[in-house]
Amino acid sequence: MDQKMPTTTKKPPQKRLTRTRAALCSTLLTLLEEKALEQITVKEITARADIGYATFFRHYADKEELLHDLAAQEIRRLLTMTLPILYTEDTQASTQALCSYVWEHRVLWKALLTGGASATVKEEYLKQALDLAEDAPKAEAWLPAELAVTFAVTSALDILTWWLKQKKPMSNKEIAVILNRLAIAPVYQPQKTD
Amino acid sequence: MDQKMPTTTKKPPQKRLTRTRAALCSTLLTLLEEKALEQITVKEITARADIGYATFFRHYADKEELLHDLAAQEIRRLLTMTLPILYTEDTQASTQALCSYVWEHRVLWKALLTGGASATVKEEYLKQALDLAEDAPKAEAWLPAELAVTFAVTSALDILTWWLKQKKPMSNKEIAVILNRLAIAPVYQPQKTD
DNA sequence: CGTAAATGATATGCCGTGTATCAATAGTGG
DNA sequence: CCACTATTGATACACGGCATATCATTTACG
Repeated sequence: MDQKMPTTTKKPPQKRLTRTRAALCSTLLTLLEEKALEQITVKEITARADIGYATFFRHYADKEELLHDLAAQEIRRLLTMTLPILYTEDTQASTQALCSYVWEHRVLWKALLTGGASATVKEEYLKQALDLAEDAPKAEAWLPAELAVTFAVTSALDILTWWLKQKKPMSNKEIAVILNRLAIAPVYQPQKTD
Repeated sequence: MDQKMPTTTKKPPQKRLTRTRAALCSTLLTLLEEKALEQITVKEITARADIGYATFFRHYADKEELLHDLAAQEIRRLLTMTLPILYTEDTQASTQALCSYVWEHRVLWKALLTGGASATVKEEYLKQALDLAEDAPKAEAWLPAELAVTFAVTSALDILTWWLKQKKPMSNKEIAVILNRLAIAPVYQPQKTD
């Protein structure tokens, strides 16, 4: 039962492993600012990251897995921050917080949303959002709950995408007002024009 | 100077050429219902279409070109029909017409929007829409014109996508009301809640 | 029928993927 | 500082899809 510990306790060092993975993620992020994932070769990634070609596959089965690893955690982080929108009545404040966060991490999110991974990122984002919002309290009678989430999430992402694409982006306060008015309030705030 | 007409006027028959192209388009459409474009091989397309492999490249440079040829005309058609939204004040009627048209061609548009080409189709759709809407009269002061179009188009497409994905879709009248209320009216109709 | 366009079939070179192997390096524990 | 092992680098390899070229065959039109 303890064939794994002949004499000394062997603990796998994880320093280098982590460093290589970080390098791969970082490099992919850079490349995604230029072109789509399909046009990026593993050879290209490893070359820029100064890492052996074969080493790539010791960490990830393919490009897609690397992208997923890179995006999933960032999505989860942003989504967790967006979650309060479902439970508060002051959606404007939550939306403002969302835009501030995106603006602070605009390099990352510009790459994720406007780059070659946008389709995958948006798809994964919606998927996670639908999971989290499954037991949300708010829903309007005239609007199926699932469609409400789908609309709010995809619209919000599209507005953010447009925002980050601009050469001279407006302030995060300005975009937050628009985002809340177009994508959030119509779904998650009682309408006075019924 | 007239080497092109030795004796008899040679007019290229186009029957077979058109037929082959139609077969390729149709086959691609079928395959797109199952999987993404990247996972579809030219070999697969030509095999199902009962067409020689090399023949494919006599018509299209690659898969992407075939998809573009297939999607562009359909997009133009639907977009032309959507255009009145920009000029009428009764957006509900135009939206209703849009949903009716999509419902009539739901097989085609389900493949285009929910299948493996969705990203390309949506991107192309937005591109064409931005061109057409460039000299549109309507714009709200608080909302940049380009963002208005981007939001309306992408939101509408996302709502339509959700609609077509449902196993038991609601009627086109129902979805038209929602679509107009969420994506069109907030942008192209005077807001009474200002 | 005869002619030219269009196709089918096949061979070929190229490139990216993913695996396997083995020598070299780096980090850990003693 | 010395082992010892995880991790890496480099290379070779098989596999498959892409795209082109070639030539015989078929189709369509006059």
